[in-house]
Amino acid sequence: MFIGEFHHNLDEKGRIAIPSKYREILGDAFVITRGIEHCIYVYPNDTFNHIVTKLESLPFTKKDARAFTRFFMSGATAVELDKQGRVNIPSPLINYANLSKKCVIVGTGDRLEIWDEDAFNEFMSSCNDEMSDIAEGLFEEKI
Amino acid sequence: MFIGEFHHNLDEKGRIAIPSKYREILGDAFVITRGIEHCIYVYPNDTFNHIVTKLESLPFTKKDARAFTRFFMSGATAVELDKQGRVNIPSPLINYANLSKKCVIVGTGDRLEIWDEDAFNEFMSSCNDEMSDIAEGLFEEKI
DNA sequence: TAGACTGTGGGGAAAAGTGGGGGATAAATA
DNA sequence: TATTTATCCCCCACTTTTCCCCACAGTCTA
Repeated sequence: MFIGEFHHNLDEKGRIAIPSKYREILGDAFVITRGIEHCIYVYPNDTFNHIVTKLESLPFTKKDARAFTRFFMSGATAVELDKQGRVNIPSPLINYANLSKKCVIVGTGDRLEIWDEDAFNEFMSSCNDEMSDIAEGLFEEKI
Repeated sequence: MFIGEFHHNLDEKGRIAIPSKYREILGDAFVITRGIEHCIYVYPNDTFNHIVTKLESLPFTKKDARAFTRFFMSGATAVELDKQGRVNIPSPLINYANLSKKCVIVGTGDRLEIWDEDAFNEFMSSCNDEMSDIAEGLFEEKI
């Protein structure tokens, strides 16, 4: 399971170090793709394949299904760690997520997310106040 | 069950001693994460896993679910006690909870909470007056 | 009063993250 | 076809952080 928050730098060559704690789970090869809030998702191969299977079961006659599949699949890239534990982020994804030098890598259960630091802080502070309400709404019964 | 209030120091390396009374319940390994009122939650592994199970049942296509999962999981870290009974607090959590040297560790039933001392005092005094009203709203019948 | 336990501080080794050089491969141009 | 240009990896070296251990002081107990 992916948990935690790490602040790493994207270097001039478009590389970023994957926190060592995550490498054991991810293995050497995995998938990165566009995420929903203008961040980048990082999935282990198994998990990615599982999601793809789900997507393929959606009827391609549905407009939304086509759009989401396109969004999700077109951004995807199979990547490998170099010997320093870094990955290359393809430039379309760097642009999509607006990554500058300072990035945040967070674990959210089944995947990692890579955010530009400013964007992440903004997102977090924007939903900080609502978090209490959200929590109340999510669980009807006692946890 | 966690009860009580302890005042401990966060040292320069970001470590804080867990009160010895709590160590028996927590064991050697447990989880700390972002709490809702800008404090830090400390959960035994079992309790944390239970919450995660609940979260995982929520679809990642739901916006609130993504936000809360991100909030909760990204703040989480699996920690272990060192031989002196201390844990390392990751710097993102120190920032989030605004911890300076003086901290308060309180037991709140199923979890511990770690607060900056000033923030804790302020929170307590601010809602002391309302406590009577708050209590009334909680239960309709007799406890 | 001696011993055990708890909380606090700090030193040092090991690991993790960062930046940059250089060679191989592939694409582009003359 | 030959030369140039760009891109991608791999490796090395430096810095920073993390982790583990030891030592000390205060408190409680026997």
